[in-house]
Amino acid sequence: MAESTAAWEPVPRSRTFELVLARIEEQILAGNLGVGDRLPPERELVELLGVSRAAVREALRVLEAQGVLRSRVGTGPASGSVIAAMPSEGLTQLLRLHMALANFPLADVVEARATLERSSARLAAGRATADDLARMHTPLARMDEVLPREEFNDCDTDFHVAIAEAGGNRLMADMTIAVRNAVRHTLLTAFHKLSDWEAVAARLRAEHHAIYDAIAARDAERAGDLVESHIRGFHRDIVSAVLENEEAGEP
Amino acid sequence: MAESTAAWEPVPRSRTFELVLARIEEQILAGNLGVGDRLPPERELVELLGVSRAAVREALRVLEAQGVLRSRVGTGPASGSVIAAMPSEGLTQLLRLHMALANFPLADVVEARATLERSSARLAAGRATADDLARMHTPLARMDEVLPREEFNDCDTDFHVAIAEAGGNRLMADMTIAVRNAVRHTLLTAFHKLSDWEAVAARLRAEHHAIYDAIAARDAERAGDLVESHIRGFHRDIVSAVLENEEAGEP
DNA sequence: GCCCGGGCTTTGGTCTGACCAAACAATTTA
DNA sequence: TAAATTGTTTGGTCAGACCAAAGCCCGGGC
Repeated sequence: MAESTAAWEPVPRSRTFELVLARIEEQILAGNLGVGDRLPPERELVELLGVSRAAVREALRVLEAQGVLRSRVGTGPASGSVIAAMPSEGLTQLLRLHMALANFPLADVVEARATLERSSARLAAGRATADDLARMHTPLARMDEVLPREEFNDCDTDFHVAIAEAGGNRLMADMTIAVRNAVRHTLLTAFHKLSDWEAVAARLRAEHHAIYDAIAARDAERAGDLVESHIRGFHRDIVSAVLENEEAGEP
Repeated sequence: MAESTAAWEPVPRSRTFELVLARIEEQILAGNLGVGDRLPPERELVELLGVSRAAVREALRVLEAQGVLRSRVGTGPASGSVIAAMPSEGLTQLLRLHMALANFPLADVVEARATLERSSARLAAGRATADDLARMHTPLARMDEVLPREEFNDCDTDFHVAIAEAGGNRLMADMTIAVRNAVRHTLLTAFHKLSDWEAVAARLRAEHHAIYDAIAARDAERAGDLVESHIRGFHRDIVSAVLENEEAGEP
């Protein structure tokens, strides 16, 4: 197995906050800490682990960024560091930056959206409750009105999110939400640059309604196909056309 | 639009480190900071932003956790805080914890894997280079030997990762890697509990070879179907059977 | 002139100890 | 009883110090 001698990164000796992080993760992985549970106060962790408060706080910041933790001052039941479950926030933030760093070309994101949302739509068609359908219908109805483009964009997002959540798969829903949020700004920019906005809006409305109908009719195949072509077609015909002359958006 | 009065979380007044984070993100989103660029030294950021070093460091920790930053001590060209691009590390870590928190039931993860990897396989079949195929074949060949289960599991991961990367879509590849890594421990546990390990290994080998052949033959449909049924079947027949009597794994 | 070694500088990593402010609880007061 | 006050807990912030790793630079020796 004599691999090339390169790529022998020196073992980065663990920093203190990483050790703290490891201890807390242990507790989570072992099941000793679940959603809703509270961590000991920072000052107490300092004693327990024998490190400085700064180290503890850096570890907590990381967990918070991952959507695993939520910190509040004060004394009440909602105070302190509480284990939470907000994966989509963390995911969204992470994807946003990496997309800005051009690690993820728009084409890749479109592909990912198409894949994830196609699957979500199929799941949704199979198991959406009346309640789920209502949640999908609300933004749909609002988009039928004349709206500012920003609001239209938000409703568009809400509609797709509702589908993902109706699928009943939190992981896929969260990834869908994160990816959709990550392109939110890009889409909004595209919306604002369109010359005949109303025509585009009309097309989107029609496609959304068709998707909704397919899901309501429990036609998984059709729902999946419609969503996929909706996403691909939209980006191909509209976004790329609008953005083709630019590199970076406005600063 | 008179929504219910609840859910009016008080705006959490931004904490200092969040402001620092925002400033750095601005630079990234505006394109002033790209991969490879260096941030000013911590002490300099302290002056520039007028905050304490602790606040700066907490912000940097967050970026580091997201795989956007890499910090090293010293003076050389690789020292300081450098913008990096390691999305899969951050994603993996994030998913790992949230899976442990049971936010993501195993069934959801399986569904996500099936969806993502099916799509990756189709992409790979369409564009895999000879080099990509070689990277897929290496772990495949190693799995044909008699290996410790842990190593077998690693090769299994490598094989699936190679497919994802051959697809040429970094976002989907990173999500695939993260999800696969997140279940690494679960799978390993299952492997160790199997009674007739060799039979299972044989089955996995055969399925892997079939997938490889389909991709090499550029048969996207077949590759996608095989991967999907490989993942679903494996979990249905093996993992769930092994884990059915348990709640939490060993601590 | 070239190489090598020791010291200097830069930079992140860590700790200490202090004070602030929010949120709530307990107590006193009208 | 109800309102106002005080106190306690807890995270948020800061200042300042010291450590250790990694290069860089300069001088001495070959």
